[in-house]
Amino acid sequence: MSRNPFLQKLERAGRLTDEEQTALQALTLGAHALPPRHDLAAGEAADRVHLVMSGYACRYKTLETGSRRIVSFVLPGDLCTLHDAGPFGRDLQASTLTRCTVVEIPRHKLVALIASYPGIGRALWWVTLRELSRAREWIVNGVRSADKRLAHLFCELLTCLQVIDLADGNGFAFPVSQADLADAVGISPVHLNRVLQALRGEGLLSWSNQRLIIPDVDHLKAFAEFDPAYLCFDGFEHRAAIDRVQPAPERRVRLAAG
Amino acid sequence: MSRNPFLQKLERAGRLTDEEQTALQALTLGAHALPPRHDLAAGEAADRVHLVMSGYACRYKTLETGSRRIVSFVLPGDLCTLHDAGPFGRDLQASTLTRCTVVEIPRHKLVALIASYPGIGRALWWVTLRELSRAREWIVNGVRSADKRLAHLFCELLTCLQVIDLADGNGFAFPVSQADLADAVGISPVHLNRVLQALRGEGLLSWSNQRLIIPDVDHLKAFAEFDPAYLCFDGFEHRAAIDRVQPAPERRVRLAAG
DNA sequence: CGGGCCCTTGAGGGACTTCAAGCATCGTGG
DNA sequence: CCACGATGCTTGAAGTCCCTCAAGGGCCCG
Repeated sequence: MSRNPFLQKLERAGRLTDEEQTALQALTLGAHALPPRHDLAAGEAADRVHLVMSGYACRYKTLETGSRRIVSFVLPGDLCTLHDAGPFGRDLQASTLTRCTVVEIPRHKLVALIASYPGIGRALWWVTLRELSRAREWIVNGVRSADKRLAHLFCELLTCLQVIDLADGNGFAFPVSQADLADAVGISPVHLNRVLQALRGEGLLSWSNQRLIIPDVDHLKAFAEFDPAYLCFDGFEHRAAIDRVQPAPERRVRLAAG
Repeated sequence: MSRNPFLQKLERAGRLTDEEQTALQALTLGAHALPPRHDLAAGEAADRVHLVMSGYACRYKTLETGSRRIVSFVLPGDLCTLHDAGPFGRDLQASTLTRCTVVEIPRHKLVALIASYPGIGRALWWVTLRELSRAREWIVNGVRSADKRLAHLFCELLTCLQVIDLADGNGFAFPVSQADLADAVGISPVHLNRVLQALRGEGLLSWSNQRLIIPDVDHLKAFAEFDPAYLCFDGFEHRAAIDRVQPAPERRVRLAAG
């Protein structure tokens, strides 16, 4: 694979020194494969953070009815059970959806890195903000009709996967079952199937051989009312923003003396 | 004698030194009143952060259909347009729902505090994590039936308001219109009204004179499938959690869900 | 060949929406 | 003082979206 997806994303979240990059790179060694439907046990292994290097995983919650709601996908380069374990997301679970390769990082290692390298802490904080923004977009998505909701989700996936070179201009590998996808969209598997066929019928997408293809991306984005602004991947603006939030570590800001 | 809600919440997010508390307290001066439906303009005033000291506000997004989806409430003590402005949430808007008192804090002031006091940065980061956790719970809530969804939202509000002493054991002031509430629940105003009547009919709550009363909180929580774990307000556990981020030998384990 | 797993299709029902109208409350101005 | 519009709550009725239940079929693997 081209570059390390973990580093690729973190670099988008803030400048990293060579030293920081080396330290992060060292974390990504020792990946092992996990089968589909394998639990990334949040409660059980709270001393370890999971870094997904390939494959699709998800965070989800199980309702009393037994049904499952996926609240976010975990893509290559994403950390899982960092804050999800611990105090936050005690109620959240996580598991693989497809075959994944995962690195289990001892929590204390990551904590040490955050403490030692300001750029790493800043970048991880940024990642958290991006997840918040994405979660809110999912809330908004919840009031759209099922077809737009599904289309929106595909647009989001396409954009996020392009950032880590796992999608080309109009498609990506997507070996996820319809049932799992339905849990992510928040509709029944039966209805997901029908919506899928409608979108296929409109020529908005095709999905076969575990590969999703979007013939006309702009068309689908327009249909889904998709604006990638909330993903904060685009361009240079994030640099200015980081500077605004946290000035460079060298310059220590003096508090207004009067 | 009620304390400053901003400090009250931040203290739950992490220990603050006296110096840090004093610095934060200084931020909260100069609140001015805003009428209902007043825009907390994110794009326009990106150089200022809004701190709501009283009243209800919200973050929302307007869809192409013209309908509005509220993605989170902004309660007293909450910051708004901190990350919402800037790169994240360019697409998000914010406005007051009721009459509010708001402090407009120059962004650079807050940035300076974060840079100078580690405890403040840590606490604000914690706040972000709590919002992420809450956003995900809203996603989950989206698949529940409308009556449970509404009940769940009231449970959340009750719990959050209790933390800042704005709710007693079973009720709180809630001068929000049904139309606004519908946008937060994600259903039509008409259906919200009917659901509300159903809940009233069941004796699960009453709502008059802009005051919401929940006669049997445990009953409503059970009905709504509400587990406050995701809010991370409860008790001492947050200390253990913070210690975990800064590693500590002893860990607390949550034994029973209430 | 049999048993999973997944996708597909049909049919009926329930949840929620939209449109539309009828009231109540309240501040404002005649 | 009452008329008045504005705003918000309530109710009815028709229709749509989506759900559940149920069954059939393709494919892989033992």
